[in-house]
Amino acid sequence: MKGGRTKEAVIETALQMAIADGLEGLTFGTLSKQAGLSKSGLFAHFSSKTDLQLSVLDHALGLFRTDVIAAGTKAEPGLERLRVLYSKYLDWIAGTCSVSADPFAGFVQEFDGRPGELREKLVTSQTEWRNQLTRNVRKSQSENKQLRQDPPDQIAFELIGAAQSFQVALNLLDDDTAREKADAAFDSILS
Amino acid sequence: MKGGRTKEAVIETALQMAIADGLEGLTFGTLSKQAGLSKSGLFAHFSSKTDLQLSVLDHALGLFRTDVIAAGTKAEPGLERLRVLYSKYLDWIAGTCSVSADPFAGFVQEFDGRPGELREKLVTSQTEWRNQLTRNVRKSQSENKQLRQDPPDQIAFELIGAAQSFQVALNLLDDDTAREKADAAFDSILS
DNA sequence: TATTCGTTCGCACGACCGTGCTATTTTTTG
DNA sequence: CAAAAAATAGCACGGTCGTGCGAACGAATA
Repeated sequence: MKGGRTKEAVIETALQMAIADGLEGLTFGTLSKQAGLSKSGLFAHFSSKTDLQLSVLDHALGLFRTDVIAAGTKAEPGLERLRVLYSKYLDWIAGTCSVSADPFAGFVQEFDGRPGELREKLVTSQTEWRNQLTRNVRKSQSENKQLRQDPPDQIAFELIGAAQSFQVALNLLDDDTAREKADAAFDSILS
Repeated sequence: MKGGRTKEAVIETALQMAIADGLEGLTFGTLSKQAGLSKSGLFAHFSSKTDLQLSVLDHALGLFRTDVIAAGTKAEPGLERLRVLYSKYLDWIAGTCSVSADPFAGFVQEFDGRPGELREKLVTSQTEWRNQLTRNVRKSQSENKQLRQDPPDQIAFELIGAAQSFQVALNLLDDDTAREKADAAFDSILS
């Protein structure tokens, strides 16, 4: 097969596995079976397990950017964009975008105490995401004085928390009102 | 050695390891070295890896009950108890109680898509914890009509979210204002 | 067509995995 | 003190882990 197409497909499969078993749970053995090529064949594309994990994380970050961030960028900065970002974020977590479930919460739990390139990538991307939300909170506040005027990063902190609570309510607790709660939390946090 | 004292010590060590590497990351080999006894010696106490994981989870749940829930029970039901519960919960997450960090967020991420006894224990305990918060929110609301009068489970949903956001801000992002944000979130969510 | 070059495979390696089985040691009990 | 029971250790098993190496393949190039 040619070009990077095989590699792309393998990474996609690996991401699926990492969502279920974590990045550490990834295995060349099971991945090779799942992807339909030999274990050693994988090493032509990934020089080590860490390299594979990094590739999977990068791929997931790319999907997040197109599914969530790019979708938000099409809306006007400020409250409108914030609404889209949050709503798409919930869709992403619920697994109705390019991915069957949000991988990041699990990755963070796995690597938040494990120094290395992977952790740093997580720090960078999470920080960027928080900043993205914070900026649009700030703009919303300045355009609409009815909104809660607490520090924007405080509000972003609470929004991200609501989304995480949504994820647990949905995946662990099978709470079928989770989405309503997450939506209600948005309004409550902002006003 | 006698009684369950060795076992207790092993579980304590295993919990420490599970906080770092997850429940799946637990290993009889490394645990035996860490605990100072042989690999086969461990099998006198734990009949399988699953059994070990269950024991670790039970132990952690016990610590949570004494560190957080029991501390709250000493305060008056209602807003006062809610304050203590939330504050102790943050302490627990920050690792200033009986444990060096909160293990549950990681456990939930590991097992929320993995049916079995472990997952069910997680569901039960998380549900119980949510109910505990919800009850005290309700009582607070009925005693103080100044408080936000949205459904109590909605407010509990947001409180737990704030705590999870606190955990990430603290462990991944090294945000040294995380505690202030989590404290501020409490007031903001309730009023 | 001959050559090169990137893919993929088969195979092997040492290490560690979870788990049994059988001593041997320690503790409790009679 | 003897007998029974519990705790721990030694050893071996089949399997999988991550990783290297050299051979065969494919397609593009000369």
